[in-house]
Amino acid sequence: MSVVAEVESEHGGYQAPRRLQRLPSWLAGQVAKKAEQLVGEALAHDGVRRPHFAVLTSLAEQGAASQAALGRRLWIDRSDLHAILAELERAGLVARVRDPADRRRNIVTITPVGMDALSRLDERVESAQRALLAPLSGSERRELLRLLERLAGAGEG
Amino acid sequence: MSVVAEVESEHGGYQAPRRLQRLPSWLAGQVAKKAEQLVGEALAHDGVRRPHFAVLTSLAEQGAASQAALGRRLWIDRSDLHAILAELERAGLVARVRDPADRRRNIVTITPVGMDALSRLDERVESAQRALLAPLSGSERRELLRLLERLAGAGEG
DNA sequence: CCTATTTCAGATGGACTGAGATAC
DNA sequence: CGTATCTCAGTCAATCTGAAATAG
Repeated sequence: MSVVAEVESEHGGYQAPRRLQRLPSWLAGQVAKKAEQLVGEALAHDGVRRPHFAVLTSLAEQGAASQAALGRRLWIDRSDLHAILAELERAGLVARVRDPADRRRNIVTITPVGMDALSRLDERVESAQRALLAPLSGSERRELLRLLERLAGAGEG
Repeated sequence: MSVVAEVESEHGGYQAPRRLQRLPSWLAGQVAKKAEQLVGEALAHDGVRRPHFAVLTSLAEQGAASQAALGRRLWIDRSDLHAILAELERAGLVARVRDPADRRRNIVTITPVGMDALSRLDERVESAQRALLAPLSGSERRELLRLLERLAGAGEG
């Protein structure tokens, strides 16, 4: 049997190299992947994905908008947004009507049913955040949030 | 003209809803995306992508391994790893030889040329880390690293 | 016989591009 | 005429699945 394989079979856990594990970029990716999975599972219970949640959140907090404006607010591609809105509309969570003042535009609004769904989703997402941050104390969570906001906010208008 | 559009055109910057911007999962995703871009650009100067860098790092730090073992160390799919190694081998950065003790296996080693390339890549990646963490002080960087390690490490064997 | 490894071919969902139709 | 919006078709890299060939 091979020497290479033997060394590895002696301990069950396969570990990424320490050089990688200490890279901030790598760690950020790991945490983001974990977060994505937790939030994804939370939203999947109601049959939506993250872009759908982002759209509902934006409509509830920032008000109605045209599709193009929504896409710019959330950095969602016009083409992807089209598919997302079609799904949300089919489920009755948003409504699209031609803007009478500019008939190129669809004005997208969140429906009462959409508001109800959003409050359920909000709870699920909040619970996913708690699961993600479970290893940290309250003050550590606040500190992490502060640092991440600084990094995420840098380099933008 | 539409009321909806008019409000938005008054200020140039389109902003995601605050509810999203305060979600730890969302912030982690933003930071990870920024990190991915910075590291991706750094590696692209030498014509490699992140999985190639991970493979070279693992071989240098953890020694030679079969393809299957490499895949388990780095959580890279067997099929994707095959393509990555073919590219690295074509560039002369790694070598693959049949394990005489277990002829199902390819033992992958990093070549001297690969070691040279890795040290260049290491510098570029390190510079990308500095760019990512630029908004933070030294103690803040250490604190962020500590918190991310805690979150990334939780829930693993 | 059953399992492990490497390899290949193809499926799948996400991010993006180009272009047409309509409207300003 | 040029530009903006919505829509559709299709590309592209990344991720993953299934299965064949070989070896243990």
